[in-house]
Amino acid sequence: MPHNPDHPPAKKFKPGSPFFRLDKKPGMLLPRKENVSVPIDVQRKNLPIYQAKSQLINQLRQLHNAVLIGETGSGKTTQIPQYLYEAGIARQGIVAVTQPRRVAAISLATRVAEEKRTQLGKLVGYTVRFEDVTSSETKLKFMTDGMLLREAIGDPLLLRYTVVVLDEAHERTVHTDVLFGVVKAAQRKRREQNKVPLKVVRHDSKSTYDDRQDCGCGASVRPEQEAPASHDILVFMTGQEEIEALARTCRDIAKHLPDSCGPMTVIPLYASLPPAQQLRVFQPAPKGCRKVILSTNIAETSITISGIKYVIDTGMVKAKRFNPESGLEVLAVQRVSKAQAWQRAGRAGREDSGSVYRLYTEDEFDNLIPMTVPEIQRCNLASVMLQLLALGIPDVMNFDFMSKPSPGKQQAMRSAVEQLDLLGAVGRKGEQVTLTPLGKKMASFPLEPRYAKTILLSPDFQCSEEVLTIVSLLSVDSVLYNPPARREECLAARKKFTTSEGDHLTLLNIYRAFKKVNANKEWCRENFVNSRNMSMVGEVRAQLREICLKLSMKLESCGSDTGSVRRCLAHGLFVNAAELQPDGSYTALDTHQPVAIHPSSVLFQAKPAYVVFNELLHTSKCYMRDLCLVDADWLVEAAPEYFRRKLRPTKS
DNA sequence: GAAGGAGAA
Repeated sequence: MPHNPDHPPAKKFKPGSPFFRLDKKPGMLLPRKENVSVPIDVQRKNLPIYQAKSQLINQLRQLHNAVLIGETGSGKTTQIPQYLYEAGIARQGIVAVTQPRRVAAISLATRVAEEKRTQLGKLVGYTVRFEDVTSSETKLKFMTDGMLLREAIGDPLLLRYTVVVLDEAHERTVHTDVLFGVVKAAQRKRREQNKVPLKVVRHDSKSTYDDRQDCGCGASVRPEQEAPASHDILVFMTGQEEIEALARTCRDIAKHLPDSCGPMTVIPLYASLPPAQQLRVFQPAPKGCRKVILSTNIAETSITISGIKYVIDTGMVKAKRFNPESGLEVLAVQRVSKAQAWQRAGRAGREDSGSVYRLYTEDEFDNLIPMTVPEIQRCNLASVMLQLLALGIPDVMNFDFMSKPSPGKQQAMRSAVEQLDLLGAVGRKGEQVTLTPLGKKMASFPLEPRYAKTILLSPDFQCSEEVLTIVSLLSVDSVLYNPPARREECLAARKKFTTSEGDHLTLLNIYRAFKKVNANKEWCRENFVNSRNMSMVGEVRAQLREICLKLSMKLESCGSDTGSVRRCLAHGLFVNAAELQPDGSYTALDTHQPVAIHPSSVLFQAKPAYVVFNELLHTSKCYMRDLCLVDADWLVEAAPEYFRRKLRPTKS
């Protein structure tokens, strides 16, 4: 049992911390009052971090590395870069502040520029993909961690920067994890070469809820009946299907609520929802009406909704896992970590008091793993390894990753190198792994290695323009909407574009049609096409095309000769090939494991003899997603040695 | 025989 709530430990809330306990009722939180009418420099001085300013500056002057622990709202992300600048610590270069998300980088830069009373892009700027709002004057630069990683390929010593601040490091995204090693290596090399030193500041966030495990374990209360109607509820669930099902149930219930309850509106929230529907979560419910938001983990960090009084946490999350032996990524429902449970709890009562109801017992809570497994231990490392090699890291197998290399990770790294080897991106000199000229070209694309390879192969098949389009379509979020309520309509609309050649060419047809109507929004709505993601395809395509031109590739269109596109895909994706079996099932040629066609594929009801696919997804079955019909001969010509071992003798 | 957690370059 946690401490006796009647005698809370004395240490808990420092003055100025964003929350202090309102009373002894479990889970009650009260925030600092924000006053928008207060002038900006007074607001800055009111931040908790301000009291420590001179001490922080002194420390930062002396230290090469610093870890800063502060609570949400302490002002560390906006103030530290300014302190560094004001103290002249960053005089010889730029202060980079990295963020895992684009919106965060942009909004922080906007805020700091406001505080500095300068135009965004002058002293304070930001860089995210497709958007560079900086100039030669920029000294404080907010950027996505992925962007700094890209920059590091051209400048491994990060010589433009004197300080790198890695914010939200506790989220442990792949990019931040890799950046840690890269920045440390740059720091060391700069010291060795007597260059201007590089400071590294890592921001971490401190949970204010450490000692509150007594709050709300086991949901016995029905907030929807007992609380005032203005109190909104946020429910954390695992996925779209589950959310839509519960939304229907809730709406039914809402029709038959007793008068004492008042009406409620149910709003689903997940990433693949059209933007207009996502925005609904921010609209206040009509007066006297309760807002109930059913959300995936998107509301844990990416979307912050104000006015949430209650959080209901199912304790489950859908997340990727990686099996290094099969090289298979598995999307599976699993328990959240304690850190995640607290993060969810913290989404309630951001402006006022709030509570969390956990749909699991205190015992179950105690048995949760303390921290979420870092993403880098849950994904395919092929792309990461290629990047490290391109950065000129001498010994990639022993790269200084944030987490200690576990046996599992060693295996994951080996299988990643094997994949790169099959793609011709790496060679080996004894124990050392080296990048081939092809691998170097592949690394210059912001893409999964196999897609980069496919693009690089495309000139051989005179279909680069088509392959550029297809790869761009595959590297953004889905351009297709599939609203469950309008399934029939949706299928009918899509029929116009489907081809028995598979999903890649179906997508190409949709893109061509989209271009033909000049990106008409009405056309998008009628055809269940996500116009925002479709526009993104255009931007990605332009970026990839630019890289091709820099590599002096000859870019041609094959027009209606779609066979050459499929042949090119067969050559690029030959590792992901599957063969129809006499019993009508499919077997992956690489691992010989049984696989099935995903129901979202246009080939779902077809029985092609050979296909290549983009990815395997293990949910209820091991599904192939995004399939392309290919000839067995093409696979053999793509990798004769490889397929001599893999193909069934009777077929070839 | 029937389904896609969230990010990012």
